[in-house]
Amino acid sequence: MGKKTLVIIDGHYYAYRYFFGMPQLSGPDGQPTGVTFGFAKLFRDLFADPDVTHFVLTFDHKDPTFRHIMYPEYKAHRDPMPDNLRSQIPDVFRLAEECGVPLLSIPGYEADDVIATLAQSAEQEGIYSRICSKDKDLDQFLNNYIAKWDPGKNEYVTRDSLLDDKGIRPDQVVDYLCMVGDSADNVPGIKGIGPKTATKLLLAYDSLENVLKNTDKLKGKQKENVEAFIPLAELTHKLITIVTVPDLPETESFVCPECLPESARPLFEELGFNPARFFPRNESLASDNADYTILTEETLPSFLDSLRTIGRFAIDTETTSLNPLEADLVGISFACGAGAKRKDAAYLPLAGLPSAGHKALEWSAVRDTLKPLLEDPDVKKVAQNAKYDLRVFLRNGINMQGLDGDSMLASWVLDPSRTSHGLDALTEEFLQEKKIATGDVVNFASGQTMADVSIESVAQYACEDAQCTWRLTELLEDKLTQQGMLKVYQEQEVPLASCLAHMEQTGFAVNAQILMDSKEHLEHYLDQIFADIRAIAGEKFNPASPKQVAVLLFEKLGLRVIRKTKSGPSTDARVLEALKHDHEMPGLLLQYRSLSKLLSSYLRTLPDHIEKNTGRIHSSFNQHGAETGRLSSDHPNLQNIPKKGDLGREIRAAFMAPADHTLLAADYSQIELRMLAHLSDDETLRQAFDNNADIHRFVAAQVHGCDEASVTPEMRNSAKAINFGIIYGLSSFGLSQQIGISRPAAQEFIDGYFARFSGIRRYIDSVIEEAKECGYVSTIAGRRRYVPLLKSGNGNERKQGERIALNSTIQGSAADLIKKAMLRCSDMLPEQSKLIVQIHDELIVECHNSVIDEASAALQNAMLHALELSVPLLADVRHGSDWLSVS
DNA sequence: CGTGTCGCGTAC
DNA sequence: GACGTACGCGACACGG
Repeated sequence: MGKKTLVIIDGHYYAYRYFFGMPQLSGPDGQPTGVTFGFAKLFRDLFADPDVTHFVLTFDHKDPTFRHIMYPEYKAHRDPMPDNLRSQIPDVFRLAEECGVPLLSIPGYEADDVIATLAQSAEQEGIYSRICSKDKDLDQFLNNYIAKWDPGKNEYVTRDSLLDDKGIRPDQVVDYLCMVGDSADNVPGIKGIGPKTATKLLLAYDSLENVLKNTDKLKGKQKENVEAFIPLAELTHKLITIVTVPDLPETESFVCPECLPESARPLFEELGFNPARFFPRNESLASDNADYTILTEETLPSFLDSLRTIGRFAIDTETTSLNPLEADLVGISFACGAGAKRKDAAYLPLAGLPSAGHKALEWSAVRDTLKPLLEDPDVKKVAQNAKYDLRVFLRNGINMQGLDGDSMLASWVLDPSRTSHGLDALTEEFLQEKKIATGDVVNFASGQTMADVSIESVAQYACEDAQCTWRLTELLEDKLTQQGMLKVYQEQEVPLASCLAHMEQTGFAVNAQILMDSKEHLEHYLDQIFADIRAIAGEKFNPASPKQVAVLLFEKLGLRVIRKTKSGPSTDARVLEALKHDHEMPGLLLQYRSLSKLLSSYLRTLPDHIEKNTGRIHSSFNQHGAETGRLSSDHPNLQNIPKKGDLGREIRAAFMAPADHTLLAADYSQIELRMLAHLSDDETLRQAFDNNADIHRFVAAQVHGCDEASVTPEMRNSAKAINFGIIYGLSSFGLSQQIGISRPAAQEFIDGYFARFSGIRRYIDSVIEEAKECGYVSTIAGRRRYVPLLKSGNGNERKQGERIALNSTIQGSAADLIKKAMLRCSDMLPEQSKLIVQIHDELIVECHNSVIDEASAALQNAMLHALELSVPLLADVRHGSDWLSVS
């Protein structure tokens, strides 16, 4: 017989944990369900855990216990349970009932007492207990049979770990807590004694009793405090000591079910929980009738032939790292098959622990066999987040061609607002199955990688990934077809993944020395400003704390409050700018802020991102990062490197072309306004671009009814603000803030604008109307963004929905345009020139000096004719040895 | 002591 | 509340 393990849940603790830890879910009737959902997942996971044989849930009983009677202050300071939590407790009880989880809530006792009694009687029967609670009182029972356990993190507190972490034995826990007190229960403890001192005293005297007997050996304040505690000792001890609860059911009555009973399904539906996540139709692939094979040297060639014949398959790489620059191949899995039925998966082991006669194949030999197939553009491949696998293959000498699908991108195109486009989430949502958790295969916490695991287990996991990828891709591509988005997916987004893989793999050469020198310089500068600030504000003032800045400016220095945030007066740059002439401090703070921004966000962090081997920064460009369809960039974000200030600009000097190479930079002029002119077909705006006008000056002249020559810089500036405002879905309030005029004046300005550009007014209205009708807006390439806010009952939220609707069509269409340009670059750029960065309306290319002219022309051509719009596009190409010089 | 939120600031 | 889209820093509050 295997060993038996009883899991005991402290329901009260988990209720609070889920209440604070879960998103505020609500069920079909609008009732809160987050806590109930948390318990449902906990039950499901514990049922599925083969180690858990027995299972019981405990709750504090609502009646007072002897502790409350003995000590009225007991837990008296606690806030009452929040209503949104209280209302869920009956649901949790029903859930336990329906799922067959025994629930114990005993009048006159706390859950702790019940838990301890259960664990101790289990021990009598030779059954192990795992207590799911954070209560420190329970530490007194830890022994070989009894441990505390966090099932989410799979972390234990055991007798040994208690001794290691706190330096006390379980039999000292009560004494320890008596001394330290328990703020959670409002039990005071000894004044002036915290965890450190308590441990020390217990180490010296072994028990509290001994400490109290030997107060003459203590001195000073501590002696007084300990002696003052003596009369309270007995009561405190009783409060903390856990008592045995009589007449509890036998442990054997807590047998853990193996899965959620079908009879519970109606309750899950009532609560609005997706039954698919709880009642999987198929057990995981862990079943005996595994439907994959592990390839060998002998079987590999014919298997690859069959892939070639089939012509399209899913591929997934298992590696030693999530960072593709460090990722060594552990294995490759393949899957394909008709429809969404799983079959025909195979795993090619390249590393890992040999098992059951399987051994890893030698990469160098495999590569030559694999390369022709992977590099054949006529053999189609699909993957989940293909960009990653493409990079892994690039690192291993294979430039994969024929990428034809990506389940992550399919999901993103279908609905960019999904919280996750990860394989696990998609599998649960669309295939109603639960995948093997990566954590069940590899213990990352202990530094393991896929290479440290048996070939068999990785094979099973990897094949499941490939199969899920294949089935999801088929299924999601069907949906794309039905919704008319297959084309943008196949012709724009999927090919872009390859383009981005190459960009990331290439990276951007960075001169670390420039960054370090600049950092040194600015750190000294910052020190001086810091000293000046401290001289005025005092010793402990931290200028990096907006809260402290507010106190200083508005309370101590008595300056005017200009604007408020949710939590207090605003201290942002615009406020400080307004206060600059009233006091010296705002100016100093502005300098401090701008310097510390440069240091903390760029100068101190960028060097850490330089890859040792390449001397280059390999940022990620994320295709699913933005709901409008823009790319996002991270690790590090290269799309927000400073450009405006002189000091910030200098950072760009560190980004350079290597020897014999040059940077080309080209940005679209007024891309979003041009896109707006095209989409709206506004006659006036289109003509402005046709005539290559200075668009801000032109708009100023139109709105003021004057000629362009008489437009003042102020007029041009306001026009610029309104041009941006239009794209962002402007309000009179926003515009008035932006250009510092009254709200009515701003409104008048806006009215004047729309009088002149009536086509734009009509266009905006039509976008919003259409969005309200079909629930989403579409970009020029046919991508969608759903705008549920348009249906909100709240007027402000609806307004926000309208702004999102408008902005997303314009911003998203501009994103489509530059994506097309990037794809053209892949085709048109000459040898020895590569795209390395995209910043929304700008592309940067690194090229060999011998092809500057050719590459510049190709880049410009790629951009100007990415899409044929009804207005001309404009993009100028600059070249130079570093990013600063082309900015 | 880690985690999530906020204020802030950089880019387009 | 406050005109769109991102990423990421330091401070802080909060609940282990």
